[in-house]
Amino acid sequence: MPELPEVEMVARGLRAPLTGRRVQGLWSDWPRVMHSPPTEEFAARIDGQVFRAVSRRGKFLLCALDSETLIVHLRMTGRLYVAANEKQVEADRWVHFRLQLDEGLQLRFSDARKFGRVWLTANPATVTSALGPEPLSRHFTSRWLRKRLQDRSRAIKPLLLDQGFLAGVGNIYADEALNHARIHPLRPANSLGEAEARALHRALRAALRAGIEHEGASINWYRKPDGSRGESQSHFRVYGRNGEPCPRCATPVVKSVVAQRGTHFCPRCQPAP
DNA sequence: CGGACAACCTGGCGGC
DNA sequence: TGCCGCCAGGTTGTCC
Repeated sequence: MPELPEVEMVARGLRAPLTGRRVQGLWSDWPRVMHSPPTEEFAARIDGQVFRAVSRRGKFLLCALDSETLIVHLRMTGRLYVAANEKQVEADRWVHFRLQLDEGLQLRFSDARKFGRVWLTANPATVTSALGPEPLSRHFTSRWLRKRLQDRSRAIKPLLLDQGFLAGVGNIYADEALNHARIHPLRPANSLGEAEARALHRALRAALRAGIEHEGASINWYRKPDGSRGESQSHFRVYGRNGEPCPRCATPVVKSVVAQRGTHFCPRCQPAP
């Protein structure tokens, strides 16, 4: 669950249960999950600190402690959540990093593929400084995008996936935004006209905002007491809809490979360059 | 600069 | 049921 909207929902969900909790110990059975510092130092430095705030930058989760920040990147399969001691321990065999908290709680990092990483640093900027702007902030303007596209010959989709260009966009939302803006994923960035750049700017923000809203919706469903899943169909326009009709023109959505990533688009609305 | 590809890891799924 | 190959929402390093 790891693009900007999903990470944002994790940050929001952790804020209440985590804020004010004190760390009382660290456990891990996969030392590589700690990018830095190494296990022993990590454990010594984090012990006794209290969580003060939870935020997000790109796809990074930032958990501010008294004097340092715990940073988490979920990568492909990471999940970060607070749970009561012991409970669900057997149910989640993919927890490779855990912080013991006060009040009988634990912060667990579960990650089947072991791609995710955690950092502990007094200066979070050392981890996040290379990131581009936040797509939902006011710094990300249509004008900024247009200007930055001008000096890039790269295909637009891999450019959108470049976290140094723009923070937080991943494979799903890149496809969604490009379809909405009617731009083929292989179009050179500097070939986009002014109107297209404006459409892309709007589409990116709309897709990410919609993603956040639907995450909220799915969380509400998840809490339904009867356990029913509601209609769990995706809200995506093209992602995962290979062969299904484009929402705008009904032409079947095509799935191809662009920049080594599965890529969905409408061959009619998004004509090849 | 940019594209291609291998690595890092494991689980789920479709096909036979 | 069992095995096999392929796919996966991410990132980084190397090579051309």
